[in-house]
Amino acid sequence: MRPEEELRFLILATQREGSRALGAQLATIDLTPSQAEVVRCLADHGPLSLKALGELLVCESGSPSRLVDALVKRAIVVRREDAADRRQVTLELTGNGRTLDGAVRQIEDQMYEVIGKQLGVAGMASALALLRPLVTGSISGKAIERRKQRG
Amino acid sequence: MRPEEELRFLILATQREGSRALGAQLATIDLTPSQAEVVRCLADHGPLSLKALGELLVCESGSPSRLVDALVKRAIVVRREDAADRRQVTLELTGNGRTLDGAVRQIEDQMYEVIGKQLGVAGMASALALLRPLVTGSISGKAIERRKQRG
DNA sequence: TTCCATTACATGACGTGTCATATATGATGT
DNA sequence: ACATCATATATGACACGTCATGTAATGGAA
Repeated sequence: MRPEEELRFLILATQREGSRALGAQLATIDLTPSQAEVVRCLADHGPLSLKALGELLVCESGSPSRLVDALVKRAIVVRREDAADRRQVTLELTGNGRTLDGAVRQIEDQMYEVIGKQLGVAGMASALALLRPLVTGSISGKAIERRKQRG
Repeated sequence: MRPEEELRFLILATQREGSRALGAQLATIDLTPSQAEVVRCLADHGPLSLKALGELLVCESGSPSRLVDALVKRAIVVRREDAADRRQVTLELTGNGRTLDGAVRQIEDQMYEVIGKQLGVAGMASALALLRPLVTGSISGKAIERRKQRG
């Protein structure tokens, strides 16, 4: 197996294993990893249009209509029409949503502890430096850059 | 944003971007990345039971019944009952499937060239060394190890 | 032999992801 | 004002992934 192939599958494997682990933790508050990402984005980046939210999400390349739908139905997010531009929609967390955000942060911080210890400070820095160039310029890469601004 | 969080999203982003890029190439031969992984596994690891195939796949943690279904319907894979143990099923590529495998290899090799050049030999080695420990012991990690044996 | 646990596979249910398309609204040029 | 184009969102369609459950076949103990 050539190294590039192993790397490809290692990336797939880490993503899947991480997602399953996070999903198991988030199940305790009845959220999926994608839903949790929406909650975190809305908590950190205030009221957002659907398009603006989409540009912050790594989990979805298009517009997260249906992802948000589920959260609106469960009163975690409110969706209201923008008065100035009626094409747009303004999304914001409810009180319920803000409470959930706290729980999400706690769960994620626990995972980050584990990852940080596994890689160590130097390993973490190397990993970031190696992966960053692979996604710069792409939709997901830009989402990460935007997310770094605040949050 | 703490480094662990950035790493988490970088892994998600590289996986998604890579999958989209590969998917676009594979669409020319009407295969998805997951289907291509099945084809490659069957080509390299001979006739396999569904369970054995599942243990080689990174793309799926359970048993790939439905994934294989689609390939059987399209005459890319043959599925026949095992005579000795009738619970088991034996999967093998058809002639059609072996032809497709060649096309998949060509497409993947092109992607590997690009990745290899982006990271360089040293970068590739570092990346492998950093990611491997994150998945050792997990289902996906074991699948990669098994896959390295042959193929 | 008969019961029972185990194994291999299939399937239902649900939530993504992705692409293509539809619809409504706003912006622009004439 | 009007035709036209662009933008924001919604939705249909399809293939995953994942978990839970169902079913048939096997293996082993009493």
